[in-house]
Amino acid sequence: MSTMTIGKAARAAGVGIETIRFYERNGLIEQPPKPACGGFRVYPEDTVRRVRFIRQGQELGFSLRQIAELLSLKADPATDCSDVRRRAQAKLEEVDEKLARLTGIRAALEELIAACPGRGALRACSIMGALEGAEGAPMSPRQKEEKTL
Amino acid sequence: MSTMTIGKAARAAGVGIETIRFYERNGLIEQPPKPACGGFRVYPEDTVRRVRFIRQGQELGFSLRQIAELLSLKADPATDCSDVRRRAQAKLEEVDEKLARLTGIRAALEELIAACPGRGALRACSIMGALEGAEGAPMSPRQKEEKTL
DNA sequence: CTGCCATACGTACCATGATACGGAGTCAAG
DNA sequence: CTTGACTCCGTATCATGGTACGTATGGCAG
Repeated sequence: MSTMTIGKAARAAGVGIETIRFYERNGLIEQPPKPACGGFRVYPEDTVRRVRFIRQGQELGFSLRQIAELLSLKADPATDCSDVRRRAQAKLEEVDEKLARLTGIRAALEELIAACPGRGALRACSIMGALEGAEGAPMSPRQKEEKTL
Repeated sequence: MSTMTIGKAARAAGVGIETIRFYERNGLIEQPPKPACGGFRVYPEDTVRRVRFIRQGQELGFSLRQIAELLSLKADPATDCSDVRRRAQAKLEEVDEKLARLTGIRAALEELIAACPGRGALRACSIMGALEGAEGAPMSPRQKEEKTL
């Protein structure tokens, strides 16, 4: 078992070196101390586990910030399972909202495509027409929420 | 119906002034020439229509870059309705892909939540177990952590 | 004429999740 | 001892869609 330098840790976790460093900079993983007598930092197995935790969380749609919260919950002996469950449930609701919005978009697109003649002059195109005219709710300057997930 | 300055155009289109300028910088709308004898730029009605076009496109999930393409199609007399339709169809497929991914995430979250006892010690939490990376094996024996993030 | 608000413009900054680069130091094999 | 691979560190860049700030000037009401 050779000493685990950053490159090996990265390969073990299936990410790039820069990704490890990025997580360190952002407090998601701890940077091991630099050996007193100069040399390379040695990464514990835990780092690899932690990185995998992060990637798993991303797979479930958690942002890095939310994953950081989960990680600090994990580190806190007072954390109850219900804390984690609450977060998963909140995320589920978030996902449901996104699904609803996307479904709406899908329906609108499908409707437009169905109505479009599919050939001929642009002025007859119902898709362009929809983009031109239909004034929806004015959508105040500050209203946002999309995020590709 | 006085001269339309940027602020009025922005209000008419339902966006902020900075948003108009942002669209100008990015070539989505054209910046009107500055009056010869000093003064404020005057925005034509078309700017307002164009901004609304952009917002409608965003509502349908098009990125600004894609909307810019739609706008230049619109400006090109050789554009056929089928060009537009093809893009809408591609976007529909994109939306379907996102829906599929989100649906998968949803299912995974729901499954985790169902399996989670909902209270008790963290080490028994199946959600944390899943994040740990034990993809087939929930419930990893034990792990110890401290370190406050 | 004097405020005051609006405009013009350039630049910097926000969040998100990385990726890339350059120069110096370190380590291990040959 | 040299070479090549790897590490360290700071900084810059990417894409996305804006928001904010500072300074100078324009235009209009009082």
